Amino acid sequence: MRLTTKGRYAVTAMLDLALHEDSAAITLRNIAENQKISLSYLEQLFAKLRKQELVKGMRGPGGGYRLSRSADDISIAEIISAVDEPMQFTDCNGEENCKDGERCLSHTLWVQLTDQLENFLSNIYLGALMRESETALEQRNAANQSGSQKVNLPLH
Amino acid sequence: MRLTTKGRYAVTAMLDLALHEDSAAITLRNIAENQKISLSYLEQLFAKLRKQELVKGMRGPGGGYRLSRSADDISIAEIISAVDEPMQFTDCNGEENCKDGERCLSHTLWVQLTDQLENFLSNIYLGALMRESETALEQRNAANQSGSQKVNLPLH
DNA sequence: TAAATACCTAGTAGAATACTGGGTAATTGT
DNA sequence: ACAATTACCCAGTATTCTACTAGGTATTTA
Repeated sequence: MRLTTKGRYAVTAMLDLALHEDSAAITLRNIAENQKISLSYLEQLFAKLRKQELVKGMRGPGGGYRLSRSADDISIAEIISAVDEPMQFTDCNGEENCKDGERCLSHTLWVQLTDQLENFLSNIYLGALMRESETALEQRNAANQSGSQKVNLPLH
Repeated sequence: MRLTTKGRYAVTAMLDLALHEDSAAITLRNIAENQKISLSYLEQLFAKLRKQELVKGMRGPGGGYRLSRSADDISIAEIISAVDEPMQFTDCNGEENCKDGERCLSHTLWVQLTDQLENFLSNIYLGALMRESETALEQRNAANQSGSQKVNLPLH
């Protein structure tokens, strides 16, 4: 699991589609203008989204892109992992430096952590994100004033 | 908030320090060998961690690095944002393409999402991560079999 | 004084990001 | 049938970021 601006482009574009779920298809030209990003680059991102069957395209005038599933059935994690390659991991198992197991341990901890992150993002769906939006701004201000609550690790 | 291999190096290195919180200081040379990463690159990462006062270095023989606070008081989010630059955001406020507010909205939604991610990682501490490690592997296997529970958005 | 460490700076190879500039294929309206 | 509009495709490239190389200086210990 990785998170770069590439993932942001993809998620923001998907949100754009989700916001028009009932109306007409959205052209990449529109999204490109909105996000101020090159059309051809967007096409490349959408090729990956298409390959993962997250969107479907329709050609010709009036064509464009639609979500291939309901926004309630597409998670943020799916979108991000469709366009961002997973992180490289130089595995240490069976190497000479792993004397006391420390390195293996801290690597294991990292894997745990990203599992949790992945789980977190796998349970946030485009649809839910949209529906929360109306009251979002006021809520955010309130949250910033009251401080954030502590989230426990769900490991035991 | 961004998440690249750079952040992984930093978190894994910090975990290495945390695992030795009571014993001697850890040299960068050690960490570099463990993680199979160049010493000088690690130094550059640690320059940033030092600037954020997450670690403190001690020179001379027997020197090395220590956490500057308790592992229970250092969050993963702090570490990652110390080394990874924040994502670039081309703000759309007051531009001509923002006709119907859609773009602003999907950008706003993205900001919300990353706020949540940031909040999530801000509440996972090095110390907690370490302490969970003993039973982690068995627990993970169990969790994968039983499936993951749905996490609700904490917005209302 | 010598060794070991942190700490600093400039440059660079390679990878990833993001773009340019061409195409072709399918669909629609005239 | 034809022109316009879109998706879809591909090769190349500029730019940025990652990770490294190769030097150095400052501080501390024995």
